[in-house]
Amino acid sequence: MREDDSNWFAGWEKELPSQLQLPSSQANSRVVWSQQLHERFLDAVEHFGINHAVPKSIMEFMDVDGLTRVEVASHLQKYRLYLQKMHHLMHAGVGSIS
DNA sequence: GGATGAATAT
DNA sequence: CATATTCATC
Repeated sequence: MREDDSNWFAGWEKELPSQLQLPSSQANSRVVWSQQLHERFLDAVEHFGINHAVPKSIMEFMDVDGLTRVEVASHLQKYRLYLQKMHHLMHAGVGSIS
């Protein structure tokens, strides 16, 4: 069966590492929200509930060394805008494709 | 007096 | 466009 599928989600078949660490080379640079960082973030938000997820709790649940509350808050704002946009599209009617 | 979040800046 | 910073409010 599918032996050549070894590249399928490489690394995701294992557990996530207990603690991610931002490379020191970007410690003074903008945080690059990689897929794993995003997944940790989404897991935390959905764990607490969209209405109870606050940056400090998310930051502690993610347990990512080097990530600050303000950086999480910045992305949380963007995530909320993403949800709002999607919610708005539902009510607006998804008619205008193109 | 810090945490949160919308607005705003870079 | 993605992230950081500002700022008013809780």
